[in-house]
Amino acid sequence: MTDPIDSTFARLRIRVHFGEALMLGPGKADLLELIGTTGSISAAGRAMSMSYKRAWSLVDEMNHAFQTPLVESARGGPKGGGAHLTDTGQAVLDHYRKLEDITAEAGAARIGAIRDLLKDVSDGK
Amino acid sequence: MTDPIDSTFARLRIRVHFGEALMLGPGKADLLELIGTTGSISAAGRAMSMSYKRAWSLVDEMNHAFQTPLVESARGGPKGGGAHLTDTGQAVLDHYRKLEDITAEAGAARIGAIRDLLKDVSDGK
DNA sequence: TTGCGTTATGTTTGGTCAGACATAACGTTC
DNA sequence: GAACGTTATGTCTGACCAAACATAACGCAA
Repeated sequence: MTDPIDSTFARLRIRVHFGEALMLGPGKADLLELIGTTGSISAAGRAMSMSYKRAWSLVDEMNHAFQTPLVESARGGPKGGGAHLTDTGQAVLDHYRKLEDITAEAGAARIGAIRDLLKDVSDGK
Repeated sequence: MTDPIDSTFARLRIRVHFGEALMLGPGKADLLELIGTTGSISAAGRAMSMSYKRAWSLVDEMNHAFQTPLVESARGGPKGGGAHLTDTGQAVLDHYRKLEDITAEAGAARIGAIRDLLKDVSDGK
């Protein structure tokens, strides 16, 4: 809403394809992060308005693609269960976030160059 | 080209969101490139097994988003018509390809770090 | 031992987006 | 002026993927 025109306007989204094994993008990264903060797959899913089923399937996909699971989960218990990031999970998330930062910085000039060729969007509003 | 082993395995795909105005990704870039080489929207579409309708709509979207059209087209004529990249179109394509190179290089280490955590897929070969 | 909120998994329904199909206009060449 | 291959545009259909719905297991707390 109250964003300045430039900074949030051009946004680079990245997705890494590891052959057929896995593709890692913003969705899985956000999910991992939310599982870390909420301690629950379902809570993470709700936070990004994603169905539990889909959230779980993404977690399952990631867990099977890596040597070590990224998310450990437990059923039952006082709060019914829960999930948390493993060290590997945290490492993958950190790497991905850094990757976002690095690529955004490296590409800023080229993105700006393309942006300058676009129609001016800030005039009407 | 003469990339080390992992480069073909882990592939970084980028997509730039310019607010609501436009998003520019591999599909549109490839389409631009093929229009440049084939001189035809329909031929470019066929080359990437994309329907003419879709190819045209992507071109139309890009043409409207930029100050200057990226693709100029003509109907009729000896070969029925055709299309070609404008200077702006070539510039945008060049910027995008460079962006791909720059981000891939900048992110190589982090991508490699994630890749190393994946299950070993290269054992078969 | 009942209740709770979660993980875990199958089945069905539905909305959306892309492709298929149809048609027209166009302008040079023969 | 007939033919051709392309641009340009509308409509319709279908396949796919995600959400919705349903159900079970689990383990601690009270």
